[in-house]
Amino acid sequence: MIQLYNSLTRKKEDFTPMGDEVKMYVCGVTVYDESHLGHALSSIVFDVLDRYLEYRGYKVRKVQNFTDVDDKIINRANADGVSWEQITEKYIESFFKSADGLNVRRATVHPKATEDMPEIIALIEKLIQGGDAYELNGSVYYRVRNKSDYGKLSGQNIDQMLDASRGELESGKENPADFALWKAVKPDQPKWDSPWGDGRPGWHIECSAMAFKHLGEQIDIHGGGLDLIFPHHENEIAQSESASGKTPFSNVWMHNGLLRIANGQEMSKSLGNAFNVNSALEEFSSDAIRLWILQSHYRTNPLLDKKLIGDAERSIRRVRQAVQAADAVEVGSGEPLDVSGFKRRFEEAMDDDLNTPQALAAIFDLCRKMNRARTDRADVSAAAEVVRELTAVLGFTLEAPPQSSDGFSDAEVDALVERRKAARAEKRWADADAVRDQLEAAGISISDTGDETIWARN
RNA sequence: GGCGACGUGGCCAAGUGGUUAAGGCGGAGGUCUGCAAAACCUCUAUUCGGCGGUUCGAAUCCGCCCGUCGCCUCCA
Repeated sequence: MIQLYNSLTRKKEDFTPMGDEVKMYVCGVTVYDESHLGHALSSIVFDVLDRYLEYRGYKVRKVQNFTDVDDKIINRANADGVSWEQITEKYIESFFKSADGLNVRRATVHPKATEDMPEIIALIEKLIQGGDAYELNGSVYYRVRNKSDYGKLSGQNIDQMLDASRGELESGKENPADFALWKAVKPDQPKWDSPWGDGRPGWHIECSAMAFKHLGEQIDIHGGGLDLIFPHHENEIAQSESASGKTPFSNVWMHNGLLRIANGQEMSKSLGNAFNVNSALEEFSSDAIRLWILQSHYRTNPLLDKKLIGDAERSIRRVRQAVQAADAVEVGSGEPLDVSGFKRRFEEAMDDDLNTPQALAAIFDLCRKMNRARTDRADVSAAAEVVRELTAVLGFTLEAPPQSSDGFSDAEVDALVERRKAARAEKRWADADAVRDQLEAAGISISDTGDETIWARN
């Protein structure tokens, strides 16, 4: 039985989907800049959830949205002197490039707020008709006082929030905590036609509308970063439950922790290149980035430190090489390695609210056992298959990082390895070592195992 | 002020009432090797921020203190 921690109840709960298909909604990004490693963290966590649910036999319908109308987009467009559509198009493309680079599978649907405008407007109308929202000067606000359990997700109550509010409160609203569902048009801003005049949606409503449209009025899992609990998810719950009359909007609320920045590694003003996913992927493999993230539990706050990603690079290489070595060796004559215990450990760990650090420990232990058994000429082919299967659930490719530009082709490496073999046979050690140094410099390592020589890109 | 998270070996990080405190990285020694690399073996926290308390028994529960951090109207 899979157990997941539910932010709403603050407990781990048995996971039982409502229907045949798990309905999962994950808050996507507002597309005004490159994806950073914090986005990567969230994407990877919910990618692993998606993959594990599938591994456990569930069908998953996953929706991850793009918020493509927002103040920050408009500001960015103005700053860059281009249209807001150019900004959103550019960064949606960049988002997919990052996601693909991280081996994050596509969601079933990636809706955009601007493409679901009729649903957004219809949802707002429904809220007005039900008395849960009201129009004011061409804008529409949600009536927070109507929802007696408002604040149940974040543990806040309205009065406390207002006392401490640091922002400027818009005047004219019935209650300062009422939030905008629709914003009346301002000059030079994107606008859509609506019953309340030209304008654009508020921040939260698009997620409710897209969840309703693509999944239904009640869903199984809603995910996102911890920073979205308030106000975004709190308001999503309020407007969704008011509109549908059904509670809860989502059975489980899952929130990933946020990155911590290592001391002394302040990532400059824009948090710099190390923070940018596409730049990080030039320096590290996707497997290393995933391992760095998955070695911490998803609800903690992983430390962003390039040294740690580098450590993960060496670490995942061990797994990759264990599998490669198992493939390279002829099937041993010995007993097949028993792997059932490792698979069970992996599943028990993952069932426990996605305890990926424990799941990884099982994989590392299996790799060690496999290397040992291989030396003893046992049959490790099934074990290697299990490693492949389990690492795939965590989204690892086990592929070597792309070769550097000054690298050799496979055929060239093979030729050099042959030349070295010949030199070794004649005990011309200096010649043999020169070849090895040459390959080593190009990031290719050589291993002599028995009478075989195996090479691999690091 | 309110809501909340966290402090485990050199670094990262599981574990949350009871065998010898997972795993990774790093380090030391060894096996293998022409020498290496990789792999494997051994070692690397009598101890879990501090002080009290509950208990037969606590890293795990309670209290206080110290320290770090997030959110509190538009950040994953």
